Amino acid sequence: MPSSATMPGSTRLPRGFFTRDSVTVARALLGQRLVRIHQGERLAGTIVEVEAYRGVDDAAAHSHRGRRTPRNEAMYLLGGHAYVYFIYGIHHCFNIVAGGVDEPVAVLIRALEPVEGLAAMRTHRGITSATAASDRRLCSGPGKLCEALVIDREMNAADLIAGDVLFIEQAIQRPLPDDRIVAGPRVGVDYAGEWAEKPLRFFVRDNPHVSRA
DNA sequence: CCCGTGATTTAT
DNA sequence: TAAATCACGGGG
Repeated sequence: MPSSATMPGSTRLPRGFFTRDSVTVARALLGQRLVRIHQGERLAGTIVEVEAYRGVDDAAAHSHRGRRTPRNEAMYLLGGHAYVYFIYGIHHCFNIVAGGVDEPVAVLIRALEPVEGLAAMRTHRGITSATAASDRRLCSGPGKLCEALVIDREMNAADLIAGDVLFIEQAIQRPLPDDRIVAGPRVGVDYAGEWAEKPLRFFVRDNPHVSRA
């Protein structure tokens, strides 16, 4: 009999999915389902927007030039772990580590299309209305989705393959075709010189749940 | 457009 | 020990 963490017919993405380069993992994550088990309930959404961070060469990455501090230590774990940090005094950001051990690359999850547990998500976000328009804003940003799914620093370094509270389920069998993915510059990294302009942000074309068009 | 917010990092 | 910085979001 299935536990609350496992739906009939669902498959969790395996380790090998994540131990690839961060751009490949980022694109392959679009269309897959992020699941958070909170107080026995499934809070889940389809991943519709991501950003790849490319490690020591990437001026926008926390691991730029091999920086390794208590905050970003989780980036150095094996692919398939969580890297969660606190930013701007208010928000959390959830990343999925890619690559191998000591290869500090990651994918920032920027937006979800909510599919399960919407009532709880609205409560967590302090949103009372349940219109299509307001549900579009439920998880349309890295800080918003962390608030909706109750992802905070307790989740930092969590193993998304072995853990029971946070994981990725396979919702589609193959990566979305290129013509359904839009690539562009990453958000909020203007300080990173030429790296700020590289097309390392990816989102599902015409999906209304992305953080911005 | 502007600005709160506080942990983390970096500079003295 | 102090200052600067910041993978954001909400309100004009």
